Amino acid sequence: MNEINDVDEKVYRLLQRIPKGKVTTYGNIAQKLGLNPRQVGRILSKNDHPIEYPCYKVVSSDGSLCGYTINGKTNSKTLIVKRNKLLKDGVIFRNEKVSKASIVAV
DNA sequence: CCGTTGACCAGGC
DNA sequence: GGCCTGGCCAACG
Repeated sequence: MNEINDVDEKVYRLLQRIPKGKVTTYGNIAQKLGLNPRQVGRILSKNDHPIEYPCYKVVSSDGSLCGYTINGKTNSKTLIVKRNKLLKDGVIFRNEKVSKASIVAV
Protein backbone atom coordinates (compact mmCIF):
# COMPACT_ATOMS: atom_id res chain seq x y z
CA MET A 1 0.00 0.00 0.00
CA ASN A 2 1.48 3.25 -1.04
CA GLU A 3 0.11 6.14 0.88
CA ILE A 4 0.63 9.48 -0.75
CA ASN A 5 1.60 12.24 1.62
CA ASP A 6 1.78 15.94 0.88
CA VAL A 7 5.33 16.09 -0.36
CA ASP A 8 4.97 13.06 -2.57
CA GLU A 9 1.86 14.48 -4.12
CA LYS A 10 3.62 17.73 -4.94
CA VAL A 11 6.36 15.83 -6.70
CA TYR A 12 3.90 13.84 -8.76
CA ARG A 13 2.00 16.97 -9.71
CA LEU A 14 5.19 18.49 -11.07
CA LEU A 15 5.82 15.38 -13.11
CA GLN A 16 2.50 15.71 -14.87
CA ARG A 17 3.41 19.27 -15.68
CA ILE A 18 6.43 18.38 -17.80
CA PRO A 19 5.68 19.05 -21.50
CA LYS A 20 5.66 16.18 -23.95
CA GLY A 21 9.05 15.51 -25.42
CA LYS A 22 10.76 17.16 -22.47
CA VAL A 23 12.23 15.93 -19.21
CA THR A 24 13.43 17.50 -16.01
CA THR A 25 16.01 16.71 -13.34
CA TYR A 26 15.85 15.59 -9.73
CA GLY A 27 17.68 18.69 -8.66
CA ASN A 28 15.22 20.94 -10.39
CA ILE A 29 12.25 19.38 -8.65
CA ALA A 30 14.12 19.40 -5.38
CA GLN A 31 14.84 23.08 -5.59
CA LYS A 32 11.27 23.82 -6.56
CA LEU A 33 9.93 22.05 -3.50
CA GLY A 34 12.74 22.99 -1.15
CA LEU A 35 13.99 19.43 -0.83
CA ASN A 36 17.29 17.66 -1.16
CA PRO A 37 17.74 16.02 -4.57
CA ARG A 38 18.30 12.68 -2.87
CA GLN A 39 14.95 12.98 -1.17
CA VAL A 40 13.26 13.35 -4.54
CA GLY A 41 14.90 10.19 -5.81
CA ARG A 42 13.93 8.39 -2.64
CA ILE A 43 10.32 9.37 -3.05
CA LEU A 44 10.19 8.18 -6.61
CA SER A 45 11.89 4.91 -5.80
CA LYS A 46 9.60 4.06 -2.92
CA ASN A 47 6.37 5.33 -4.39
CA ASP A 48 6.73 4.67 -8.05
CA HIS A 49 3.50 4.78 -10.00
CA PRO A 50 4.76 3.94 -13.48
CA ILE A 51 1.29 4.01 -14.95
CA GLU A 52 -0.37 7.04 -13.45
CA TYR A 53 2.62 9.33 -13.17
CA PRO A 54 5.37 9.96 -15.74
CA CYS A 55 8.19 9.43 -13.28
CA TYR A 56 10.30 8.30 -16.23
CA LYS A 57 10.56 11.94 -17.25
CA VAL A 58 13.09 12.65 -14.56
CA VAL A 59 16.80 12.27 -15.29
CA SER A 60 20.09 13.20 -13.69
CA SER A 61 21.47 16.69 -13.99
CA ASP A 62 23.87 15.57 -16.71
CA GLY A 63 21.09 13.95 -18.71
CA SER A 64 21.94 10.37 -17.87
CA LEU A 65 19.22 7.95 -16.90
CA CYS A 66 19.16 6.64 -13.38
CA GLY A 67 17.11 4.10 -11.53
CA TYR A 68 13.53 3.61 -12.55
CA THR A 69 12.03 1.15 -10.12
CA ILE A 70 9.21 -1.14 -11.21
CA ASN A 71 7.58 -3.40 -8.66
CA GLY A 72 10.40 -2.84 -6.25
CA LYS A 73 13.19 -3.71 -8.61
CA THR A 74 15.71 -1.61 -10.44
CA ASN A 75 17.92 -3.13 -13.10
CA SER A 76 19.10 -2.73 -16.66
CA LYS A 77 15.75 -3.99 -17.86
CA THR A 78 13.74 -1.27 -16.20
CA LEU A 79 16.28 1.23 -17.41
CA ILE A 80 15.60 0.19 -20.99
CA VAL A 81 11.91 0.60 -20.37
CA LYS A 82 12.57 4.09 -19.17
CA ARG A 83 14.57 4.96 -22.24
CA ASN A 84 11.93 3.54 -24.55
CA LYS A 85 9.25 5.60 -22.89
CA LEU A 86 11.34 8.72 -23.32
CA LEU A 87 12.02 7.94 -26.96
CA LYS A 88 8.34 7.38 -27.52
CA ASP A 89 7.71 10.78 -26.01
CA GLY A 90 10.00 12.39 -28.52
CA VAL A 91 12.93 13.03 -26.22
CA ILE A 92 16.19 13.42 -28.08
CA PHE A 93 19.05 11.19 -27.04
CA ARG A 94 22.73 11.91 -27.36
CA ASN A 95 24.54 8.60 -27.01
CA GLU A 96 23.03 7.16 -23.83
CA LYS A 97 22.09 10.51 -22.37
CA VAL A 98 19.24 12.91 -22.88
CA SER A 99 20.21 15.91 -24.94
CA LYS A 100 20.31 19.10 -22.96
CA ALA A 101 17.80 20.63 -25.31
CA SER A 102 15.22 18.17 -24.03
CA ILE A 103 15.76 19.06 -20.40
CA VAL A 104 13.44 21.76 -19.15
CA ALA A 105 12.92 23.48 -15.81
CA VAL A 106 9.58 23.29 -14.11
C1' DC B 1 22.76 4.77 18.52
C1' DC B 2 25.80 4.21 14.60
C1' DG B 3 27.26 2.75 9.99
C1' DT B 4 25.72 2.05 5.38
C1' DT B 5 23.16 3.08 1.45
C1' DG B 6 21.17 5.44 -2.21
C1' DA B 7 16.48 7.03 -8.96
C1' DC B 8 21.75 13.37 -6.63
C1' DC B 9 24.76 17.40 -7.39
C1' DA B 10 28.48 20.86 -7.83
C1' DG B 11 33.21 21.60 -8.10
C1' DG B 12 37.93 20.46 -9.22
C1' DC B 13 41.30 18.14 -12.35
C1' DG C 1 33.49 15.23 -21.57
C1' DG C 2 34.91 11.79 -17.84
C1' DC C 3 36.50 10.56 -13.09
C1' DC C 4 36.97 11.66 -8.20
C1' DT C 5 35.62 14.02 -3.82
C1' DG C 6 32.80 15.98 -0.51
C1' DG C 7 28.30 17.18 0.92
C1' DC C 8 23.68 15.97 1.34
C1' DC C 9 19.89 13.50 4.43
C1' DA C 10 16.13 10.09 5.17
C1' DA C 11 15.62 5.19 5.66
C1' DC C 12 17.25 0.72 7.29
C1' DG C 13 19.55 -2.94 10.09
